[in-house]
Amino acid sequence: MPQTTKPRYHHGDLRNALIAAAVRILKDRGIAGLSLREVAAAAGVSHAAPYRHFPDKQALLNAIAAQGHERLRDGCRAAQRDWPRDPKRQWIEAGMHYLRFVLDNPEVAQVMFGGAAPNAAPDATLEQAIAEAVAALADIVDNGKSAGLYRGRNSRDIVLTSLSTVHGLSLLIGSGFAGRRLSHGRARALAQRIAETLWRGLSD
Amino acid sequence: MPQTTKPRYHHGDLRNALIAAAVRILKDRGIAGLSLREVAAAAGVSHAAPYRHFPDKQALLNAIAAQGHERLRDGCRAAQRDWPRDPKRQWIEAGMHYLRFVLDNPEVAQVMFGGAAPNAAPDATLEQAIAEAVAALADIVDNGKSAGLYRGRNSRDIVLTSLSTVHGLSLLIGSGFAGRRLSHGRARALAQRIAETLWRGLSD
DNA sequence: CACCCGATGTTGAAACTGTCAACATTGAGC
DNA sequence: GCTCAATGTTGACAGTTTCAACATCGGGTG
Repeated sequence: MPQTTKPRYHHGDLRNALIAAAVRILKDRGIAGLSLREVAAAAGVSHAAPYRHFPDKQALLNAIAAQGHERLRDGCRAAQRDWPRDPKRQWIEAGMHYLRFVLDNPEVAQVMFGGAAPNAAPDATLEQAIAEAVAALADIVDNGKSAGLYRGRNSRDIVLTSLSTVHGLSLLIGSGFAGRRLSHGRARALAQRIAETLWRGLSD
Repeated sequence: MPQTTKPRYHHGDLRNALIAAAVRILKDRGIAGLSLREVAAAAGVSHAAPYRHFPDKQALLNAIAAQGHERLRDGCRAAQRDWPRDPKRQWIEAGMHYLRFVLDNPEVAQVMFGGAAPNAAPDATLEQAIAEAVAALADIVDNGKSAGLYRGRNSRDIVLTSLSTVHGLSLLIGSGFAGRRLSHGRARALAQRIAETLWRGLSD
């Protein structure tokens, strides 16, 4: 029986393989220990091969970040699909998905949020991914407004208020600020209580 | 007239000089462009001198982060001092200080929040600085509870809710997520509206 | 007062990293 | 069947963190 995968000179889907390898390394070596050379090795190619797919290391990190934002966007859309007649529940579940994602993928979250240098060169696909995630949340808020909730309040303010709170809570917990490592369950319970408090404030 | 400062073999206060130099470089080259060698050069010492004061590069970054948290703590204390009889105002102003700090020092904020790897080795003095900042906010909340505000709510929850919101809002704005660079003034106005909304939620 | 030793700073080097230029190999379309 | 653009490789350069071995100083001890 011949070998199952004979090594080809051209990988076939190296770009995605590199992203996947990078995420894998990220998860157990942390962002400080992530080198392009190791990523290349993990994907089974030579140390400079990544440069055929990414202009530099930051571009690979941006791709990872974009993928993360897509998942946040999908979380919003799923919440909208799963509770079609309950805008409050959509709002809650979207936030819960956000929290879960950050807690399950703290290193990816770090690349998504901490990684972005304040004056980093803009990356078109990353910015679009971010815009789509925000738009998905805005949709949920608009559902609520159509249903008569949040009365007398600017939609954009509602989006930013909601986003600030989940974002802050997730990062706080995810980076261990909120008192040495909450359990997953306690974090969710805390998030529920905070959500109810904020909801009351948003409901006039 | 002899030279004003003759070069001494021993610097005298190199540790603080290194921190100051690092912050200066951080502010115009960004975190990616911050190398220990350049910090050392900026402080006028040889490339390995920093290792007599910091076990590694991360330790220097931790020192910068700790300094940042001290300033957040001081902001809370100042708010408490400046409006001794108005716990709501203390709460608002502490948050505004937080926002201002992050907007004025985005690179330092990045070191404080984005920099901390999820499983980084714990640094005692950094952790204490964080704890003190959180405690200062907790004091303000306790003032409010003594005055009969926030009735029927867990103090810790109030702290975390407040902190989540400022933290999230500051990082969102500071990293340009909230729609391409709000002006300083608009950011403050937005923060005011969000604070009022959250306050309503917290006031039963 | 002289000395001496621990703290502080320097030099030099090892190992690793991002990035580029020059070259090799391939497969898809004419 | 050929060619050429896309993709991968090799080798090198400059810059990084970090360490070990050495140099220099200043404050406490005899």
